[in-house]
Amino acid sequence: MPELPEVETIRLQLKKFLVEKKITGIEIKKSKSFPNDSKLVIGAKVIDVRRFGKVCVIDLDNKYSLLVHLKLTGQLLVNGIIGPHTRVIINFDSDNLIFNDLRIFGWIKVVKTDEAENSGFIGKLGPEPFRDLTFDLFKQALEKTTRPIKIILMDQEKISGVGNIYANDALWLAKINPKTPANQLSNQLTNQLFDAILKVLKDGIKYGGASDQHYLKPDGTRGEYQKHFLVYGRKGELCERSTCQKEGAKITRIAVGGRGTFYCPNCQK
DNA sequence: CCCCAGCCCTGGTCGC
DNA sequence: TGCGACCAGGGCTGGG
Repeated sequence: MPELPEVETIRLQLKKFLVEKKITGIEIKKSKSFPNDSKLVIGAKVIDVRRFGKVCVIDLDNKYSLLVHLKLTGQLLVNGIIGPHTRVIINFDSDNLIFNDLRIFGWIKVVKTDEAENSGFIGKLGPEPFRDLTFDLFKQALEKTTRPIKIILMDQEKISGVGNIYANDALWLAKINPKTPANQLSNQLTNQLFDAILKVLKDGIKYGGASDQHYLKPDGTRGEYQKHFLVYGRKGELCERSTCQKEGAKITRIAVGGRGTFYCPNCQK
């Protein structure tokens, strides 16, 4: 599922492939995937590609932008192959951009560029890691609530861009139990968690995202972060910490807030 | 305001 | 072999 590292990887490739390219036509196969009037952007040229949390913003030279949210199963492929899950095809002079989305949760919306940052939930997003998330802001987000820390990490209004994969891995790295009430974390653990979030997101970007299930980069290649998962998706495997290995401690899967949660009960107390 | 349950979707998996 | 039930989950909505 595309989270900050995946969407950032997509952004960098789209910027390379699409800037200066002109939209010549849009074919909408599912209106739910592209609910606005495509005429608003036909003939416009791409000038920039930005990212807010998990949303990709493609800015055009006619004061409009395309917002893309891939949700769980969305893919943006440059010159990809049209398949059974292709929902939208954006044609450029000599290339096309294919939006595949098996579960039809994702969308592409047309907004005015100067309203993009405030449109819909982008305006409600919390501080962005690597941009404006500071330790003090992070601490403030945690101290107001007794909800489980994992829920808070994934709450886009608290911190933007962190989803299930990176929340699980960050909590393991910081040795924190996912169910710990957010306001009960000590200053030291809060510090460890802050560093851990930045570390796993950075690794995610370094490996081009996690191609665990559907995610592909726009050039059609797979990311590599799934080969470096710390706990995510590793139910039943031995925890990587040497002390846990000696004791045979295994990664467990539980539900927190209804979401699949992976952790080591031995080192994440 | 805060929080939670239910909803949207479809392919894969499991039990009978 | 086939069929139905169930599950995955980001963000939205409605209710307490």
